[in-house]
Amino acid sequence: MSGNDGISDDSLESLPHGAQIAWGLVKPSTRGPKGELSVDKIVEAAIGIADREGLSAVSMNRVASSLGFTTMSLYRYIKSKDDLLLLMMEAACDLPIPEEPEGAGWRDRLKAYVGLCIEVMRKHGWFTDIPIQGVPITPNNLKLVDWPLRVLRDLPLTDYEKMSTVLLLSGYSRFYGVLMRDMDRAMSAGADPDSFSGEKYGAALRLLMTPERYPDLYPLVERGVYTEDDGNKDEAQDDFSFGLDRILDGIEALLARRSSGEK
Amino acid sequence: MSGNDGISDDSLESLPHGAQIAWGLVKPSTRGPKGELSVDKIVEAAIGIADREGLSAVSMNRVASSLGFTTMSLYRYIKSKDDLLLLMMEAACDLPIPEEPEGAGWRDRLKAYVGLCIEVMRKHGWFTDIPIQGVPITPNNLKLVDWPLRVLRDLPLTDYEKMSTVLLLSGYSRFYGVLMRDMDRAMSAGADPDSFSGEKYGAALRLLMTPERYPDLYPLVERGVYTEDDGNKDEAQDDFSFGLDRILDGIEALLARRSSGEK
DNA sequence: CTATACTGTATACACCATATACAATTGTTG
DNA sequence: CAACAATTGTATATGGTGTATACAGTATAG
Repeated sequence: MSGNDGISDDSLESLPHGAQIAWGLVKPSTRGPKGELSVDKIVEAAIGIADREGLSAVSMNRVASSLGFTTMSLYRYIKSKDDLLLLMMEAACDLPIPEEPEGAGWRDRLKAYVGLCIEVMRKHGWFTDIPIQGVPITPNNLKLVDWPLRVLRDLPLTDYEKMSTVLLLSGYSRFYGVLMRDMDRAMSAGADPDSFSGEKYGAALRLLMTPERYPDLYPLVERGVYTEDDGNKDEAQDDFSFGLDRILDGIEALLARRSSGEK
Repeated sequence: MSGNDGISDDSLESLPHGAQIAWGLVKPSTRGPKGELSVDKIVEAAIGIADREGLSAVSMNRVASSLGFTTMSLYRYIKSKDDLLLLMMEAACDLPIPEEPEGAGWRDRLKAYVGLCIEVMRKHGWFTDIPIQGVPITPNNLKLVDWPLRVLRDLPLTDYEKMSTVLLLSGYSRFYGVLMRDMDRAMSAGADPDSFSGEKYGAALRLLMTPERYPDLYPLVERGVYTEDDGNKDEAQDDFSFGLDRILDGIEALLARRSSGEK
């Protein structure tokens, strides 16, 4: 564990060790051999493996040996695998938050926010495989909360409403990231040797679903809307815009009501 | 494996074994000893453990021995743990879908839908811990897609838009379920012996966050909005309504635009 | 120089999902 | 009825996981 934690306040100790590292609270010590490894190298290696082979390929053993070290060496830098996962997310959130084009309206700026979140998940398919443990508590992650709040700053919303809005948007991003991940996986599974079609279960569902039991879903499945036979990613892109536009419309409607004095 | 799968079509074989069970495609065989165990008992036991001790406590060994059998006996009924998880979700989705009060408007009916989804997750804290593998393919789960589609039936939306809307709403439910789960866990962690306060990281964050780096988040944290010091669940309930109301407002705005001929 | 604190390693443990082989049990078929 | 075949529950074994612990080597502080 590189160095005595240079922590003054007790409450800082309560943070997960990974978060302490991310905040730079763990200062390196002078004594002893200087480590050949480092938290950064470990996290980088882990992300590389996850990018290439998925999160399930990330084991302490795998990460360590990819760096030419033994499994247990990692524990000199990181307290647990959970901490490693936390740091992987934090690293993936190290984004260049764009300077605000002050001319742009809040709608486009929020769209840019969601777009960037989704891009993170597209780049790192493993991102949504890491279960959320709670509210963001690491620096880069918190920047991704601060940013949309900045967009909302001058809108007539209460603190809680602003927070809820950010939550709604980031939740939507994550949700959409999960969708994209699933589609990607279904597609690469479809590219597997003996798989004949892009759609996996569409045919089976068409056999099983009856119009009596599923009166309203049945027609959509019949028309291939549900299973996306075409493997048409553009449609998915439309889905993305559709949902986000609804959310933004909803916010806009509230603002309109507010400024017209109603409610 | 209870019985020769009585499956006619090949495409049905491609379904995960858990889904085949859920659809009743696996018929019991006559030969051999009749099993003392059953898929239902196994799933019920697994759910019981997950309800009481969380999903991580659900291991094949744990489930089996809670029923008085050996680990491997489960594999006579279920092909893999993934199948068990699938069946757990499917069982949790076995809900009484309310008869439609035809008088109610689509807004309230969609609200009821989201409310029921959320209730499932409140009842089963483990629900959101099971990673989504793709689109729903089991009977009860599909009923939870059919239902909201029924609400949307007569609204002027395309197939894809309806599907997107349902996706948006169920995504929101799930997202909110995750939030609730996190809050519950933070709260029960706060109830732990040496933990002094209900909020876990609020104090630490107040120390770490500077107004320079987080100009717009900082004030909210300062006012306790971010970490919900009060442990006030009512506020969260408001968050819930707030986000959902925005989504519904957004749909309503689209419908209004549609029926006014615009766009 | 000595004590101390750190590094990387080797070993060990408990747990996990699951493949396989086997004895016991039952229904079907000759 | 007897022989067969299918199915059940079990015991055992394999290769994986995260991580606790003890240890030898090394660099710095006093």
